[in-house]
Order: sequence, then C-alpha cells, then structure tokens
Amino acid sequence: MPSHDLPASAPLLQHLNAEQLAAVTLPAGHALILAGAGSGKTRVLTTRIAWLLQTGQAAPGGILAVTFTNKAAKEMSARLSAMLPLNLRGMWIGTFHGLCNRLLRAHHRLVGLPATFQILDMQDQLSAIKRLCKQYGVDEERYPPKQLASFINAHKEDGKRPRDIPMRDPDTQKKIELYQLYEQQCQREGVVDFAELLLRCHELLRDNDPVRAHYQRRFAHILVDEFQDTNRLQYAWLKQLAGDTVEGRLMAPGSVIAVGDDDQSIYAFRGARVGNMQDFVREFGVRQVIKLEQNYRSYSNILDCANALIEHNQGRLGKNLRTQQGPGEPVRVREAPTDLAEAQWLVEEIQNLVQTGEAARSQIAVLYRSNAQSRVIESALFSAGLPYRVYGGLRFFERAEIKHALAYLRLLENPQDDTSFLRVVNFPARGIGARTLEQLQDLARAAGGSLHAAVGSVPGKAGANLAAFVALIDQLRQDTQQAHLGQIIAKTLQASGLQAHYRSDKDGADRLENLDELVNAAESFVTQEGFGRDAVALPLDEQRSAPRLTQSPASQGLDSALPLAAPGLPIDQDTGETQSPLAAFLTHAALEAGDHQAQAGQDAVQLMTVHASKGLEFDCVFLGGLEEELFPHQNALADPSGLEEERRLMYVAITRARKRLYLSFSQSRMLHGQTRYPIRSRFIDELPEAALKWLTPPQGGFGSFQELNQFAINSIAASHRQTRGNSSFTPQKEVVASPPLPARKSQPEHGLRVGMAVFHNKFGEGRVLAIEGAGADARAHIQFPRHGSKWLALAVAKLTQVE
DNA sequence: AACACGTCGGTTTTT
DNA sequence: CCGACGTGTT
Repeated sequence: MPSHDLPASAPLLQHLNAEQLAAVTLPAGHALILAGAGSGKTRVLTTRIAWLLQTGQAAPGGILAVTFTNKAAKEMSARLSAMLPLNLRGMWIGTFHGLCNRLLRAHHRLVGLPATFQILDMQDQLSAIKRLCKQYGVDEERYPPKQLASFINAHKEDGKRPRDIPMRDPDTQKKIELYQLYEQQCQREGVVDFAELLLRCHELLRDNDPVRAHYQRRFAHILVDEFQDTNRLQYAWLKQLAGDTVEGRLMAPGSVIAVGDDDQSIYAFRGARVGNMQDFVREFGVRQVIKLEQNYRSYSNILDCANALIEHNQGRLGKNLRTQQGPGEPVRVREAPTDLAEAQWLVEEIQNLVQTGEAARSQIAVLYRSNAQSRVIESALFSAGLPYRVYGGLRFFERAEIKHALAYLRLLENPQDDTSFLRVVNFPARGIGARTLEQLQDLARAAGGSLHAAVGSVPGKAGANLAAFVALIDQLRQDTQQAHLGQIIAKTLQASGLQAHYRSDKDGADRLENLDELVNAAESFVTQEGFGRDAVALPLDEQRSAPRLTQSPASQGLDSALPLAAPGLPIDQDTGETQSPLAAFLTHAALEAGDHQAQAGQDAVQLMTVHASKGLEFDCVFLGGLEEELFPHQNALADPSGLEEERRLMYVAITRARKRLYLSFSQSRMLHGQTRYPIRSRFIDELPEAALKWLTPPQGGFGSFQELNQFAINSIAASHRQTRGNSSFTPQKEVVASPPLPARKSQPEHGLRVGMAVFHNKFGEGRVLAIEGAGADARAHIQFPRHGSKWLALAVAKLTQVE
C-alpha cells in the first residue's frame, strides 16, 4: 500500500470540484459535510475512504461507514471496490442495524443473548405484542397493540428502558408494564426487535469499558451517511464509538465525518432528529463544515424552484444549490378540473415525451404525496397501454408463504421462538385449534418456559397432535444436520407440508414459485457469503494476518469481529464460534427484506411516493396533487415543524428532476370516497414565477393559498367585529375559506342564483351562498346542513335545483 | 376451518 | 371508495 503517496492518489482526486476535494482530503478530525441534492455525496464518501486507504492514513479495518438502507451500503461498497482493487472485507460498511447485529453476535454473551438470537421484523413484533396482550388479558381497545408497539419502539429509540420512563398517568404506567413484560418475553424467547438491536448494542458499548475502548481505538475513521435521518439512539451509539465524554466534552481522537442535508430531512415521523446535526457540531467540536452546493443533476430553472421554496423554512443550516448548466426548460404548472383529468393529462404528456424521444419511459417518474393517489394514475396509464412500475408494497421476505417457511427454519435454530411456533404450528392445518393453543400457552406460562417445552404437558388428542408437530421439527433438525443450506430449506418445505399445501391450492402457483425462489436465494446467499470465507480483518496493528480458512462461509459476518479479541479484552472466548449458514441466512432475511418484487418491466414509467424517490433522479418528473391538505398534508399542518417537513419533502421532489419538471393540482379530488374541492398548494406560490410556465391560467380558479389566507384574516376580523361579544364564535374552516364576494356579476349559464336551494348527490340539499367566476371556472359557495359549506366547481359538481 | 359479513380507518417508511 | 381485520356463520 502506498503511503502518503500523492501521485498515487492524484487520479482518485482528479474530477472533484474544490468543495468535494476539500471534503475528501479533510485532515483527521470531526467534520460535517452539508451535501446538497445531486452534489455528489456518495462520491465524496467513497472517494474519502479510498483516499484514506491509498494514502496509508487508514487500514481497511480502521474504517466504519454507516448508512440507513442496505441499498446505500451496497452502493457504497460497489463504488469503492470499483475504485480500488482493495479487499473491502476488513471494512465495516453497513446499516446501523447490520453493524449492531454484527457487534451483538460477536459479544452476545456480554449482553445476555443466546448465540442463536433471532430478529423480529415489524410484523413479528406486532404479533408478539398481540400474544402478550392476550396472555395478560389486556384490553386491546384501550391499549391497541399497534400503539404499544410504537410506544415501545419510540422509547427504545430514545434509549429508554421501562425503568427510565417517568410514569405520569395510569395509562402510561400500564404501557410501561407491558413494555417490561414484552422485554421479558423477548428475552425468554431469544429474539430482538429492530430497535433492540441498536439499544442493546448501545448498552454493550456503554457498560463495557474495554470493549468500548477497543472499538474506539479500532475505528479511527467513522463516516455516516444521511446524518439528518439519525435518531437519538443512533447518534448516542455513534458517540460511544467515537470516544468518551469527559466533562461534557467528547474526547475523540479519531475522525467522524457526518454527511447529510438538513433540507432533505423527511423522516421526523419515524424518529429522525435533524437537531443531531447541530448537536454534532457542538458536541464534537466540529470546526470544519463543508458545503457541497454544486449540483450536477438539474437545470437551473429547477434549482431556482428548489432554492426559492426551501428558503421559506426557518432555522436551516443554509445552503444554495447552483449549477453550471443553463436554465433549461421552464417548470410546467398545470391546474386540472379533476384528479381524473389530471391523470389523463399526465399520461398524454408522458406519451409525448416518449414518442418524441425526449425521454425513455424508465427516465420518467410520477411522484405523489400519498400512495392512495397512485390509483387514478395507474388506471390512466393502464388504459393508455403505457407500461409502469409502482414502487412499494410487499417485499420478498415479507410474503406470507416466505414468512411461514422462515418460521420453520427459525424453529430449527431456536425452538424457543414462540412467535414462529405459533405461526406454523397449525399451518398447514394439523388439527391444532385455538383452544389447544390457549391451553398450551397457559401451561407454558405457568411453567415459565416456551411453548415447545410445554407441549408434553398437554393431554389427550390435542397433546398428541402437538407432540407430532414438535417431533416433525426435531426430526427435521436431525435430518438436516449435515445438509447444505439449500438442501435444508428444500427439505423443510417438503417435510413441513408447505409445498404440498400450496400445490393443492388452486391459486398457490405464485406462492410455490416464491418458495422455490427462496431456495435459490439461499443458495446464492451462500455463494456470495462464501467469498468472505477467507476474509481477514486487519486490526489496526495488523497483528493478525493469517486467513481463517477454517471458518464456515456464512460466518463472514463474524470474521471481522474475531481479531478484535485482543489480549486482555473481556470478549467472549467463543466469538470464534461460527454462525451456521442457516443462522446467517435468517439474519439476512430479517435485516434485508429484499427487493420490492415489482414487475420486471424493463422500460416502464416509475410511480412512487416522494419519500420513496429520495436519492433517485429522473430526466422528467411529474408531481401531482399539489393541493392544500394533501401536499402539504393535512396532518402535518398542525404545527410549523410539520409544515416545514412537508416543504422539505417538496424540495426533495423538485430536486429529483434533471431536465423537466411538471407540477399539477386539481380542482376536485376523490378521497376516501368523497369528492373534495381543494385549493392549490401554497408551495406552488412559493416558486419563482420566472422559472415557471403555466399551462393553465394561474389566476383562474380559487386563487392562491395566500389570497385565501389574507381573506381569512380579513373575514375573521370582520366576523369578530360583527359577532363582538358572542363568545361562542369559532372560526370555522368553511368560514375561513370563503373568498370575497364577487365584484362582477357573471352570466349565470348554470342557472344558479344566490339563495337558491340545490341538491347534490353527496352532500344532499343545500343553499347557494355565493357564485363566482363564469364558464368552466364558475364556482358556487353552498351551505349544506350536514357537511357545512363548500365551494363547488360547477363544471364538475352535479347540482340540481330544488323547487 | 373456510367463508361471509360488518366495522373501521385512511401520510410518509427503513431496519 | 377500498382494504384490513375481527367476529360470526356454515
């Protein structure tokens, strides 16, 4: 390895701009890199690592790079190995959960976990909680399992165990109790949920000085991707790894590089804390904040929109994207009369783009705020015969048949896993009914053991059936002792009766296929992991260098941890214990739910939520439904921080587009089976006119949010004047939303007049309060007794006069 | 044990 | 309007 060899590193640094170069070649120490959208963030991260290695400032074993998603981790690894002919295996590159899992496997004894501990995904966690609730006779109306799950997860992600939670009301106390019981249940069964992986790992580092010291020494270079999305616990975990805090100051000799963009923080709802960025600067004594503002993705009209929009947020770290590309096309804005018309227009526009060769289908994305919006768009695309692909939905390892198969496999590994036991004890059906299981659960609880252990105590026919199930599992375990992973799974599918069950099911063909795919996935997993069989992790002192050829392929996850057992370290002697291929595969299945198995449509229009689009880019982006209460979403409007997150979301959407951006909104929209008449999103009004091209008259219709807002202020003031002394006055939304009375009188082609009684299919009978506009833009303000007052577009609303 | 019916709720999502 | 889920029926 060349050391401090500038010529050698020169090609690596060749195509970097000044900001990027500065970030890549930062001297050791903590730094924050504010990386704007499309500014080459991943490139900087990977080049930084490559540069550290190439210049001999770091050995592979000294590097820890952490991301949120497996996708990001894989991309980083891929780009790194393309850059350097180096062995990546000593490096710790992975997700927070993946890395924590690795640490916990290596030190499972220290944290009191069995070597075979299994990971619960969200579904598993929820069913474990439901089971717990039934067991303890919890009123599921009062304490919905879903709510309990989020209570538990939120506290774990805040670093809190049951005893750390202050109990205010009896309700909270009950939840704390259940959290504690849930913990005990998990512990007894040898399972951990996602949040537990992080918390347990955090506690491992916190409570074991030599372990912590060891990793602190080892990971001299820590790099964090998407730092704005870290939660409290992840940040605390990073701090543990970075160094000890003495009198409030972090004594960290190493280097933590946090890369993120506060303007793209869109996951507060799941615990992300942008505040970690400011905290990081303060607590790590960061002196270097580097901004990557040069954008390599979009034309300037698009960036102008992004910059102007995000400018409306308060308390930003401050950043302005710039580009050397020209203005490009203007950003198109269009108002549609209905959501259906919006979708049809969008499809026509897409067809144009494709036919003129402007863009490939796969380079066109349709983004929306909520999944429900995809329905109309999908049907329009479908009728037009345009191939499309919808992101999201079930992933491979989340499919029911796969989860069933995995449950059998988990029982082979860990018979105590009651969640898995219950999932498959009677699937396929074995005549073990709910009554029997209730009985079994009672017995198990009384004995304080697992269901598996209690099977023998169930009398009669039911007991015999249960015993047969247990015998099946035990037999299977025995029969597969010497088998390869693929064989184990194939045998399990057969012996469990799963295969037979789906074969006899008239529409079980897909599921059968998926089960076959599971065998394939396992085989390719083994092959892939096998590459790591002779991997050596080089500790910083490079004392160990001998390949550990004796390890089983699947122990790859451990091998980097092994050399850490430096002399004097109270690390389990058994970290040399290899994980079986099966155990490794089960972990893999839990931590990586697999690809969204969408249609393999090669060249298809891409449909997804704005959230799902983060990190992606497309030549052409359509963003529909830009309406108040949809985007920004109603539920986010309650507090200013919610609105700001919506704005960041809009910012993310805008910055996905390379060449063309289309924004649209509709005068009416079907939602939850009700037609709504929204007004256009305030976000549209926050964009610079100069960068826009309105495809429909901008002032047509209801006017902007600002206008309504201004009117609201006036009208509330007016109402207050009028209703002075009337304490019961509350500004109703409908009142607030009424525009001023029309100054001009229009020709009433629609035949409506103020004061008239009308009938509407949905809202029933109502009275016309006001009419505004003419022709296609005509709207009436109508008071309905049941639904309050509504502004209806007369071109759209079906109204009939009532005598 | 499979099916039918009624109720309820309904942003965003990764691990 | 539409899907998930839970309860009740055959």
